Amino acid sequence: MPELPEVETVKAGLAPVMEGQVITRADVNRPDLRWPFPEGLAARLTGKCVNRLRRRSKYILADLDSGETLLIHLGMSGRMLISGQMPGGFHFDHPAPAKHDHVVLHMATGARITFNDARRFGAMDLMPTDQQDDHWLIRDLGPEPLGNAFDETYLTQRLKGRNTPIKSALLDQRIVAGLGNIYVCEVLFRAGIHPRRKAGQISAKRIAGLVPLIRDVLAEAIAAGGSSLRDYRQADGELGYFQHGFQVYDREGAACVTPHCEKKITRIVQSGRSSFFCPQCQR
DNA sequence: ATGGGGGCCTGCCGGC
DNA sequence: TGCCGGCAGGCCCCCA
Repeated sequence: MPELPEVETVKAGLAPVMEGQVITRADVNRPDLRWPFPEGLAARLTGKCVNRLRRRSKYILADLDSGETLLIHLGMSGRMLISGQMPGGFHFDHPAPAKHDHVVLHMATGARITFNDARRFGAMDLMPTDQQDDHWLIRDLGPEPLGNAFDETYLTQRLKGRNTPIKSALLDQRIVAGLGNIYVCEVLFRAGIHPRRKAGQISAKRIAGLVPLIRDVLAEAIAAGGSSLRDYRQADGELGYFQHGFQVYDREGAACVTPHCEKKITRIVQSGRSSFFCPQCQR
């Protein structure tokens, strides 16, 4: 599920339930997800107020009034399920304790946030808020694609001379942070660039053209997710979404959406991951 | 340094 | 119906 737009949507859904609220209890049901949880995770969350929720790349960051920041990563299958009493007075019955409910945060308001992650590729960690840029998962991330630091000059510079396929380059979080397989496929379709094309071999003009396309695709996806946030349940990241708008992703064998293009969407495997593209429109 | 592949886990889906 | 292989939106690590 989670690339940048999904994480942004989840963060937006969590904000009204968590921001400014105290965590009265944390149930930590196993010692680890992808990596061991930090020492004393439950105790370090208990009684702390969540000052602010933020997003960096695909990470959700919760600044606590203890001076620590909780880092949450959803991995491939992680979901944040909200239940219990909502600030607005709504109430969602607690779903039956489900398999893979690894961490439950109980808020003073009566709301509960459950981190559920079947594949356990997700992560949680704690770090001093004032040293978050040094955290090993954050440290090497490239610029936010929707931020000012990500522009034509930057991307051209970073891709110059690179022998790697453009698909791999855009998935490289050190170059730009937050894109995943789906949105890279969509971006390359809009840009008319073949996913196997070597990054350093693409003209500066076409590279520059990628920047606004990346922004557009992400912004549209966020808008689609955000607009679906009619209630808090959708903070679990399951509903809404851009998926109806995919032009190539998961459309192998389907007709290319380009008017008058007769080709079908093709799937290839690059670095063990599926790339979907139109062999006619993308060169 | 750079690029490619393996591995981590579980669940689901399609084919037989 | 059951079994099996293939596949999944991420990320780190190792090797050439």
